Amino acid sequence: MFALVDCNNFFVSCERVFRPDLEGKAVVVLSNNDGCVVSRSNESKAMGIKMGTPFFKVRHMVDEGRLTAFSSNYALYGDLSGRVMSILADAVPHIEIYSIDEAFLHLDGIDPENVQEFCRSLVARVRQWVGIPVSIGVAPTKTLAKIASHFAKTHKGYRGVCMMDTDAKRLKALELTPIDDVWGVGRRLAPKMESWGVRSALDFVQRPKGWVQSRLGVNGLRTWEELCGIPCVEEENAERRKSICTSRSFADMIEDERELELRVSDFAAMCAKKLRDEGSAAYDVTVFMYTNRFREDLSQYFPSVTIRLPVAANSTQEIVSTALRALKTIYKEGYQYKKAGVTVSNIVPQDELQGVLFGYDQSLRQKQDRLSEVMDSVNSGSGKNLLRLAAQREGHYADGIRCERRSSLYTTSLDEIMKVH
DNA sequence: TCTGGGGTCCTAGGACCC
DNA sequence: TCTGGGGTCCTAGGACCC
Repeated sequence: MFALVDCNNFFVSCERVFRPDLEGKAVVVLSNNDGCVVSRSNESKAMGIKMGTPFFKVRHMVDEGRLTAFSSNYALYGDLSGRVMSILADAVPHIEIYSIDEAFLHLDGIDPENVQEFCRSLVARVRQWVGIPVSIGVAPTKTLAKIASHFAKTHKGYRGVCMMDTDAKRLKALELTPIDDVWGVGRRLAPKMESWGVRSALDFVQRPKGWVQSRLGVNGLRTWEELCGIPCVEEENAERRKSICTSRSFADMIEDERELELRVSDFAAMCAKKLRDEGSAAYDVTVFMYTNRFREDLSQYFPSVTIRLPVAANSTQEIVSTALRALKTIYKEGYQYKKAGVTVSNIVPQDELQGVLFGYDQSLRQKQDRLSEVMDSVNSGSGKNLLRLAAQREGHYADGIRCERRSSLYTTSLDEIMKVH
């Protein structure tokens, strides 16, 4: 059996840990730039606020005092997530951390008679030790555990834990679950399902295997088998990410090439830092830009280009200079850019590069690596982003990003640094 | 005025090989 | 009239997730 532990309304719950006065009130957390709603309390859901709603459409509720809105505070959420996950990890033989607010627990070795009680105690422990409310769904497959946790979350009677441990419960749950609530059925598939007369998860599992395979391929088949109780969603090998991306929307649109160069070099520097942090290096550097797709009155342009390096790199200088070369090839005047980003991919372990360097200017390489190391060590102390390349912006990439409603960095030492500033 | 960021996997089609 | 067959690898685009 798998247990899916899911933090309820995670970002909102994080804010409430330090603002208990907001318990029972309508609260939302906004995306970067205070752009749109990405987390909602039950009260704000009940007010009809949908996931992804642009903030300007609900701002009047804030002005009227009916709603509290926070800018996102990822340092806080990441920290609290780590605390929740470490409690869970200590309790079971194996845990798969699936996202910032979700984890699958493997329950091997836990007496089946006691699973429900065990999960209830986990819910209580996380609530008491971290202050975050969680729901747990227990089922024979991950897709079913997702469904069970949804029941645990939406029906008070479960007291935080929903067990799907018999076939009768499974079928009942499938009957009550709309097909588009199923993990793996997204916004494209949902209308197709509808057109085939598949409304509930039960409708879906009642279709023959061949029918599913021919229409939906291996992905659909996997979902179908999981819903039938046959586990087939494997653990992702999370040891080394396959791509690393740093991108942001801008508070205002940018047309000037020099200004874009500053932003893109910051994104590239962030990517290089993330690579070094996990001991990786990348062969491919991609730069992309978007104009504002909501401005139908302006001409649109969504360019992207990838440069492959002869040898995988992770130094700030090489990733930044490559990204700037890439930018030069796609930048066109006369467009108002709203977003840009850098992705590094084709990632390999840093230490596999020895020997590949044959024929390369190894001393230049070594100098760059040494400089990146020094930058890391200076920048990791209190002088965040103190050392940077001349191509990078003065200040920090977060400058020029709106976050007017950010809560304090309650749990991280950066709080002190910010005060000094 | 104002619309997020970061990932993964699958598939179809083209290039290339013998 | 008539123009092979089979395989691999790579890439772009699409779909999904949180």
